[in-house]
Amino acid sequence: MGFMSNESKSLLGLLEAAPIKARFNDADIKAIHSLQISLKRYPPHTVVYNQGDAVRSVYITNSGWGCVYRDLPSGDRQIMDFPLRGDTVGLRMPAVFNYNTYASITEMSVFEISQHALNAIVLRSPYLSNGIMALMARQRAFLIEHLTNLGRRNALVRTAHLLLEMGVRAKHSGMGTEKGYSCPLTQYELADALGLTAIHVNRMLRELREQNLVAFRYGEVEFINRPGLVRLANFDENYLAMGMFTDFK
Amino acid sequence: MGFMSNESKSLLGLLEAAPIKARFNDADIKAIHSLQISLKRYPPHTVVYNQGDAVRSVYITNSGWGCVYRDLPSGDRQIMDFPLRGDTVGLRMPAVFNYNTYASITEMSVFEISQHALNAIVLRSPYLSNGIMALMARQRAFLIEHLTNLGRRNALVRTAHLLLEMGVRAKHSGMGTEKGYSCPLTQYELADALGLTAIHVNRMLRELREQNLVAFRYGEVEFINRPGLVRLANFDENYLAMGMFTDFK
DNA sequence: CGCCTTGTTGACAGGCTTCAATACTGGTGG
DNA sequence: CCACCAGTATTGAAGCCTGTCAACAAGGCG
Repeated sequence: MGFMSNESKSLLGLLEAAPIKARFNDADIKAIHSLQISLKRYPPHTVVYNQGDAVRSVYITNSGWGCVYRDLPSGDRQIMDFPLRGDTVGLRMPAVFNYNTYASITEMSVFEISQHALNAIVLRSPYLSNGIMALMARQRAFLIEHLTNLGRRNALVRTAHLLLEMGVRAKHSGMGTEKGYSCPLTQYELADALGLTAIHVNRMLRELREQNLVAFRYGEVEFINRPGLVRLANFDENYLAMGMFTDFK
Repeated sequence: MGFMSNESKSLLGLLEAAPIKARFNDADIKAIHSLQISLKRYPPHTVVYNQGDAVRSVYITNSGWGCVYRDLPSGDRQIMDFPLRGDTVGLRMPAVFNYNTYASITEMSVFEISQHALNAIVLRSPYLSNGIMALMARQRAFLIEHLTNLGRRNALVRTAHLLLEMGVRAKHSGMGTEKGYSCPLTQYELADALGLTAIHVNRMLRELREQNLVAFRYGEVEFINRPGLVRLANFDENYLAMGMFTDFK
């Protein structure tokens, strides 16, 4: 309850609040207000942009859960990430089609920044453009961690690691605590992110529950023995740190 | 032979040559010349920056093969990518330690662009800064493809896909043809990139050879039946396309 | 209430790893 | 020039981890 209400009405509000917590001067604020930015809302399980579209915008998630994935001809898909509040999606790549899809999982609202507006940011506010680059670098850190997860950790550890990661990110976004968080993901969605089958994810969740480490049931992740889980997954949450806007000065 | 000689003496030269092929006006060229950039050379198997270092530079590979990887406490490692000529490495993330290592595999030369110089680029040449962002977006496309590879393709297809990808990238960089390319990677390095053991990589290479698809021996990748290999791996090389500098205008 | 999605469990098969042993290759020094 | 050595490549056998197939339960929404 109330988690979805964690939402800002303007991009400025989003950037100034958790998890980004930027501090702007008047010039920055003026620059932001001059930008052509729209707040868009999506119902659950709706596509924002599709594999093959020529995307010319960057999105900053405002509220809700989404996912970025790649569909394969075989019918399988690989989920790259579950962006939450403050996460950027959709780096542009001119004259090249996008090779991933961005869709909502829950109700979701995002700020869409057009290519044109992004160029304007670069010109008008180096501080702002640095900040956006930092946000993008953070998304890259997620990708690297997910790659490591798939390549070099077994199913149990991999599952534990993702539950921990999303827990920290949810907490950063004001949607959870050390004890746990609401997680709308199905076991199929977890499987598509973890490179496993939903059946095996189910087994791993049971195992984690039976070892009294973490329980994921009824849309709630409950950390029972978080230190033990961190140890099992060799989880180091520093990679999730937000490269603060203010650190650029 | 001669492959390593595919090398530029200045960043301008690198950006104007294959695979980037940027076209600059006088102002851009002036901007580049004003930047504090150094060309660095590394012997084989030398670390450029290490996991845990506070990296404040961006690197653009000039010649040779390198690799970006993450070491795990278990002793395993996951290789994220093998950057070649024209590939960028090391997105900055202020006040956050780096969670990957960048090392050479062969002799390697790279242009190091300091944080300070990068900020200067953003201010002085929107065209240049757009171009660098495009290069970074391209690296992200590689990560996404590698994630898909690990998550949703079996060992044989995965191996085939990587051989094809590096082939196209080598060709873009002027180091190979449709027929094949020189590849200095050991089976251990391939394994660390593919999330497999070197032993299994060996078996998969044999399988690909016995199916008369591709032969990787003695440091040379030889495409025997490239269309067949492309079909097996469901390889679509468009994700490797260079978002041309010139497409930004 | 009934349907459809999601979750759960068991048995079995198969892919990949592990362990172990041997051959090859390129560089080094006698 | 050849012997040696360390790193790399190759192969076999056995076992575990994860996928596949199948069936049923539970939960949510009309």
